[in-house]
Amino acid sequence: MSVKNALLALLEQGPMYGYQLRAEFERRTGATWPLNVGQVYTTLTRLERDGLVVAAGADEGGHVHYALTEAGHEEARSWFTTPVSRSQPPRDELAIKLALAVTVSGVDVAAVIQQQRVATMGALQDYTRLKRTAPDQQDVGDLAWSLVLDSLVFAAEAEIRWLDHTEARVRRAALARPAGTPQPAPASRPAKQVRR
Amino acid sequence: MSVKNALLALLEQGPMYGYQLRAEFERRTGATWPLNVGQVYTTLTRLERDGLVVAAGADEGGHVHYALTEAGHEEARSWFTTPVSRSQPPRDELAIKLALAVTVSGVDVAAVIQQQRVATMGALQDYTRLKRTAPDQQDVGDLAWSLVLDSLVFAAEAEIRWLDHTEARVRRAALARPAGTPQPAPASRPAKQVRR
DNA sequence: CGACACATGTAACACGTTACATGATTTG
DNA sequence: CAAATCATGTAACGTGTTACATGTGTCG
Repeated sequence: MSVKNALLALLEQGPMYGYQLRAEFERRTGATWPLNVGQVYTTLTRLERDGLVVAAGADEGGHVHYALTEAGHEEARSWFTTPVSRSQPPRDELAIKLALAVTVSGVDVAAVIQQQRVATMGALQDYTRLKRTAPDQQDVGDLAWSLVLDSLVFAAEAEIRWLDHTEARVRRAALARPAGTPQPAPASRPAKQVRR
Repeated sequence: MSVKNALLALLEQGPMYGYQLRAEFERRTGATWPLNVGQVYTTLTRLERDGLVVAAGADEGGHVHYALTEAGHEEARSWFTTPVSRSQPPRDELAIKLALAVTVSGVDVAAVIQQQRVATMGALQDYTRLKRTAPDQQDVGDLAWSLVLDSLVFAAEAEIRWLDHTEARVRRAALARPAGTPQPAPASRPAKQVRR
């Protein structure tokens, strides 16, 4: 979905061809989310099938340019004017992992947290190093890339805060319910239906 | 991928059947990430194909229980002991949207930011309301669900901070490069290859 | 010339979602 | 009894990844 919308957004600037679309996407978002060229072509095919873009035959250089249709413009515009829904967020692997770690016996939750903290802080350092590298916004592409970097930094910081917070909560819960306290049964079944 | 690993993790608790796996997953993560039952069955089939689980025929109640194989245990263990890689984070739709919004002319960046802020703050309110609802951890399932909620809260707060930060940066950039300043060309092409 | 970047595709596969079919069991 | 829930599946589709095939242009 992200890729589809991103291509439409880029085409708002004017017709472009596949390879160029990837280059422009990566110029604006950096190496953060590499975009496979193959996917650009398949996505363009699907967008054409859905009537959101049209292929204008070969240009000067033999490149197959794609342009937005009226429906495509509409779609791009509506993507920008509709907020990303936070009521059905994408599955967060780390949150799932820790939620299961605290409920499955025999998992060293503290170790899981600690190791993730190390990994995330490492990533954070990489980000700040990258920030120093690309000095300042000569063009809009650099501004975009820099904003993406910031978003990664904010997310990583929040993740670390959550890890700290979780560690404290788990420690507290462990005190209140020490090891050996009867758990709800290793393979609890839905309460309603009693069988036989 | 998340689902696959989650099922393996749950099966560490002991053999379970499909419907039960979904129930246990949702008990621990809440309504945040609803898990389609169908996917549980298809995923179990794939896990069996890959030798990570085995189906133990019908039990007392006629339910098809699945159990971890040795390889399955190994896989689950390694999931918990390997940090989530932050070097290739999942694509963040909001970050992509804003990165493109600032580079595509004719998009009201301030409006995009403002509308997202409203949506995210709304979600944040829902989360805090939910927190009040489920009082405190009688069992481990509630603890897990509560941790997941916290993670959503931390992420939403970080998102809002990032939006504020981005708004400020964009405003600053707009001052430095007022409207009308020549942009790098509507459809810039990769620099290297000059044609004809 | 040979390596590499540019450029366009295709095939196979993994994962996820939606929707449907089917039947047993429980509960008002 | 009727409706809801429990329970197991399957089919079709959308999206994304990897890998390969194929050819052109550029540069050392």
